[in-house]
Amino acid sequence: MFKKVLIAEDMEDINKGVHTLLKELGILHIEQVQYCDDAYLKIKRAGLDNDPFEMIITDLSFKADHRSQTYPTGQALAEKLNAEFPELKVIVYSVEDRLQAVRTLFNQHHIDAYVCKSRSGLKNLTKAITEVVNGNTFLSPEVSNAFHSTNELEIDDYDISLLENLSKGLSQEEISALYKKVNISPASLSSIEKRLNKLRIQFNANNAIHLVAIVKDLGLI
Amino acid sequence: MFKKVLIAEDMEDINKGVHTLLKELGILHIEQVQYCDDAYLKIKRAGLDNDPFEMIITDLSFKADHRSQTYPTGQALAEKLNAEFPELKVIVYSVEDRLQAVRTLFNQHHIDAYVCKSRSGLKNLTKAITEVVNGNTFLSPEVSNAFHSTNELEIDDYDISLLENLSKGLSQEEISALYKKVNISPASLSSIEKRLNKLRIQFNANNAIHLVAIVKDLGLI
DNA sequence: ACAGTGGTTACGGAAATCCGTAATGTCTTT
DNA sequence: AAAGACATTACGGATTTCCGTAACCACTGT
Repeated sequence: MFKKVLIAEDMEDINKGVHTLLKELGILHIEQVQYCDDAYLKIKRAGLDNDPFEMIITDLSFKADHRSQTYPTGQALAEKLNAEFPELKVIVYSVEDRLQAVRTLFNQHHIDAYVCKSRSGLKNLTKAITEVVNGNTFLSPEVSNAFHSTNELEIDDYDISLLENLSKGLSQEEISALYKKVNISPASLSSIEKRLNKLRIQFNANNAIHLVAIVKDLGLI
Repeated sequence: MFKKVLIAEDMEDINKGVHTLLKELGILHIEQVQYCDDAYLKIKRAGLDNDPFEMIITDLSFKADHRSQTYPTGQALAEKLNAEFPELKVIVYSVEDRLQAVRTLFNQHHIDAYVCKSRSGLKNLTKAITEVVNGNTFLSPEVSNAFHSTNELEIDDYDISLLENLSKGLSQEEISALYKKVNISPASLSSIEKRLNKLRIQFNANNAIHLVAIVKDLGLI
């Protein structure tokens, strides 16, 4: 089990709940912060002191208040931590269940676990911690279909960009021209058509209108 | 002419351009901010000091940065200002040309003018100011059809049904066939096309995809 | 080196859309 | 009954999307 863990969570009650859980798991040194910026500073400091944190459990959304923050969200924090402290284990503990966000966190920012706050949130969090201790990753069942669900739902940023531009009213040809101008790689009309066709199949959409309606409902864009 | 005016605009160059224009119009006391929150604070302060601003010229979209904001957009700011300082004149100066947004600003938040940033943006802004000085309202020609066009903002159940079927992936021909079967009156493909065209114009949509995206955002479907 | 794989691009035809014009129908007004 | 206003429908052509096929290129591996 880990010895030194940090909790970043703005809601005091939840913060306290997680703290209790960690104590029950036998973690000796637990610190808590209510701002992402404070989390970063504490981790930085601990690194300089040669007594680094082994793991952080962080929320995604922190309500904004008077204090302006360099890292306003857990996502921003995760990105920074992955770049600067790649060995630090990161567990995200959030109500968010947007699959694309989860995918980005795993693929881009290499977090180790994603746990949804829900009825059985703490139970899943326990599972997540034991998995991460053993060097594995963990994904809450609520969002498990973000990856190994039925289909290989590989929706990357390019796809999102495509869908966003479509929903903004650009024709496929206009998107092609735009991508050529700003040097986004598959830029040909043909490639865009092909990619959209793939997305239509993945989302069971009859046509582009249907596709955009679906992904808007899913919150992907 | 007004004596004391505030400019809220995050792009420094534009901010400066508007400032110059106001000086040319003979406005003596001009202040500038790059965040909506600062605008609110300045207006609040001036009110408490019994030297209130007479007018604010504000953008709609402010790019987000590290500073967390209570009023992230000009829309949020306008709403607050209308509630707290109803006598303050508000001119919105934005690239946005979404008619529904303009309508909301006028009807809900009672702004005094809406000017589109465009080739002739500053010219229209001048007009807007003189109109507002005289107690009138002003609307950029680009969005003038938000109101005193036919102003047939009559979106009826038929329109909604059309948009819903579109978003469910039916082609216009399929919708036509469906309406013929269940005896919904304008059922011909031609009528459906015409109606959708009217909706596209009303919502400033480039195509059907764009239209569905817009009305989904508006919560119409 | 050579086949195999996967990603990008090109092309062409069918289908659907976009958009203007015009014909038909329906209802009201006089 | 005639005329006018307005909604519905019909039609034609330009554009766009949809979809299959295929060429081209980079990269991989026994």
